Amino acid sequence: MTHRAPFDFFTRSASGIEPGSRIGSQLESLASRIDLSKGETAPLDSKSDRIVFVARGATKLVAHASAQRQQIVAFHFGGDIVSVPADGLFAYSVTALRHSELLAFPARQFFDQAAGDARIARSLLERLPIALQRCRDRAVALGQGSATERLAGFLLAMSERIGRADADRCELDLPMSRKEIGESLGLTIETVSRQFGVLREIGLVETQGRSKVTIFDRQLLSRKAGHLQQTQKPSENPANLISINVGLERSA
Amino acid sequence: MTHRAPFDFFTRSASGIEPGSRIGSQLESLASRIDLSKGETAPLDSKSDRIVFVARGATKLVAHASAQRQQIVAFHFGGDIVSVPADGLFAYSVTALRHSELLAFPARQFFDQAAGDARIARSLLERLPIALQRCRDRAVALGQGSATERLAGFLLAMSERIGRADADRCELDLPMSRKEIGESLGLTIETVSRQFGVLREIGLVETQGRSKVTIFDRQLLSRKAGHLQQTQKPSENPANLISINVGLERSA
DNA sequence: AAGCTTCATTGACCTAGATCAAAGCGCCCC
DNA sequence: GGGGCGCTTTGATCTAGGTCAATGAAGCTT
Repeated sequence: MTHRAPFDFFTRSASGIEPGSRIGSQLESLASRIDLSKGETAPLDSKSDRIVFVARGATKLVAHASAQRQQIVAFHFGGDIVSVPADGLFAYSVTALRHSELLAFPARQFFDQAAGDARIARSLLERLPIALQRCRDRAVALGQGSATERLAGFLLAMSERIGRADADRCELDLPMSRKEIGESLGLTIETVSRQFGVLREIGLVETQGRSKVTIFDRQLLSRKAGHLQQTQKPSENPANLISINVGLERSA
Repeated sequence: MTHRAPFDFFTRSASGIEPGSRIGSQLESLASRIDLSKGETAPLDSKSDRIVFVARGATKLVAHASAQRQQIVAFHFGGDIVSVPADGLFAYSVTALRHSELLAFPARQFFDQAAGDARIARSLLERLPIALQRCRDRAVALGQGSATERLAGFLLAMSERIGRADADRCELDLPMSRKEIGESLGLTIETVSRQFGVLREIGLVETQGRSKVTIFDRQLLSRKAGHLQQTQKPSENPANLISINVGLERSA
């Protein structure tokens, strides 16, 4: 694919673009195109919720608590849908990590329209819970993961989204700086760097230049990230244990 | 209200139950009722995503990384909708903090149905982004908030959901233990306790017994939580947004 | 209402990661 | 392809919060 028509991405699926299926004209009239070059922030009205489609590029969703304190809440790439809330406890903004094309909608109207179109509604109902789960997984990592676990988890997540798997190794070209990695993991830039060092010394990853990362063992990295290891016997699964033993566990 | 018909809560608003407005029979046939007493975990199939309605009671959504490591991802109360993912990076489970009634659906089928019903779709499209934002706000707190900030933020959030505002003070009856508060904030039980002590000494809150908390100055608490200070209070009760006024309610 | 179990508080210490400071290096530009 | 700037790495302390340990309330149960 060389060039993409403005609204096609909405119906993009993992397997490719659905030809001929575009956003309805009702929705199209709500959209505003935004073209951002690296480092630019989308000029969104912070007084109302927005739904933003990242047509191409890479962006970060940043929560600002104050001028000094900000946290990257999520990274988004071409094809992603971002729900950008109006100012609440924190102020949110979308900034491009590299040149990006966005399509922004006022959330209210967008949902009003979407609710009436089963196809679009279904697509959103598919995507929103995924975003929610990603956010939860991040919250778990931030809540109780060590620095190493956080970085390992970050690299895994990135490898799944923008990695090029090549036999047993996976190559990554990170569009974000160490500072941005730190801001997304709740770590300082120094700690991020040190943890890269740790993973490098174990022989788990290799870095070349500022943005290139090669992952050698996803499985081990997943263990280092403190993630559930799925290969185990199903009876080991904590959730299974719980549901079976309901009513018994408190006596233990 | 003494007794509630099984499916009414879907259209429940803060002001009461909407009579005659029930889930469609298609959806109704997908539902499974779950009645949990305090401490019990919902027996959900961890192999597929679920959508769970908390009809009444209070629950915690727990992410399990391993038997020893778990984090509470969210608390839910009567009227809430919970998206419970299948096992991924972590295993998720829903446990009752007190006696609770739930209605669980297989997510896929539920969304298939919901997408075709504009009213339900609209309701979900209203709620999911709210859940997402709550999760993000939590992620920010976990990522870069101090212990005091986290507890302050927690108390604020709880006061908005289950607090009884009474003049300038707000009374809370927390259904969760210090341990659970800690697990949700990524802190130890001791630190939670110490931070309660800090807030108490400042004169910001008062505690009586294990669960009763009185908040004296929400504004100051919000500042202590590291939240953006706004001139006006933006949030209405999300439960109000559900039923009749879909598409209109937020103009207030 | 006494006693017991569980939960919460308080105190003393100890690590992981922040902070402060100084090189080192990649990358871009001319 | 050399120079310079800004990112990154590395090193030396400092500290918030975790850990370990003991005491004190709450609220069950009988």
